[in-house]
Amino acid sequence: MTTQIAMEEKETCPAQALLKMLSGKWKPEIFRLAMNGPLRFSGLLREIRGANKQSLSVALKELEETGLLEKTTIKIKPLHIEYYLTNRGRTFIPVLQQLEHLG
Amino acid sequence: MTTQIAMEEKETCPAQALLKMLSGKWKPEIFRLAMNGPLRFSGLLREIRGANKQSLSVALKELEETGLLEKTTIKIKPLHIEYYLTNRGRTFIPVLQQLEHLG
DNA sequence: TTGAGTAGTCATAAAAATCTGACTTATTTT
DNA sequence: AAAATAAGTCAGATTTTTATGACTACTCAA
Repeated sequence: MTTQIAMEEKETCPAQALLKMLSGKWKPEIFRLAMNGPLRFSGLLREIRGANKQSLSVALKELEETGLLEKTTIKIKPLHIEYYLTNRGRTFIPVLQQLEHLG
Repeated sequence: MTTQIAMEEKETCPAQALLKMLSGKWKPEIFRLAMNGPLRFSGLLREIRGANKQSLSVALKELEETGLLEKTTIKIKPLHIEYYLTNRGRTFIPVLQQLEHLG
């Protein structure tokens, strides 16, 4: 029996991993909306024209995994699930603002 | 005869297009190296471990098209082609620095 | 109990990004 | 003349990302 160890490509560019956290077709838009307040799945689906469930779901999951978003269940009926920026996530706001500035 | 017009998805997130200019497997690394001085193709191929010609070529072309890099022919023998950051490109440096800071 | 809303997952398909290896063109060195 | 270096291009293959439509599970209102 042999054990395969996936050789991770080690990052040489420090900004790369951070950029990746925000890159993708829907992540910047999701992030921007999250800056204005908590998000719900159905709301995103309505507000982001052209996005589909699967891709939003994947994007939200990745934003959670990288610690930029968290979700919580709101226990009013009907139950809602809200995604909101973490403190870590908020540290990225200036980067986005600076980018917009360069636009 | 009909004319097909590709319906461009209009950006709703202002930072998205800017982020895209820097995203991809090799662009952040290329950009970072360009910050330290002009680049040559063969040099990149040597310095960026794991990168292949084709991908670097595509990345360089996109960085040119978005106006972050320019290239010039150095007329010493043997002839060299150098890629360097444009003024526009330099305006992205603070963004990268800020990202590194968040690392 | 039927239908609507919310929040997804799943298998599969299509599109986009990246990789591989062979080839090109021009100059330079041996 | 042959081999080496520089800067790529090209066709085709593989991988990753994104999209589609059907389906699940739970709650609520009529």
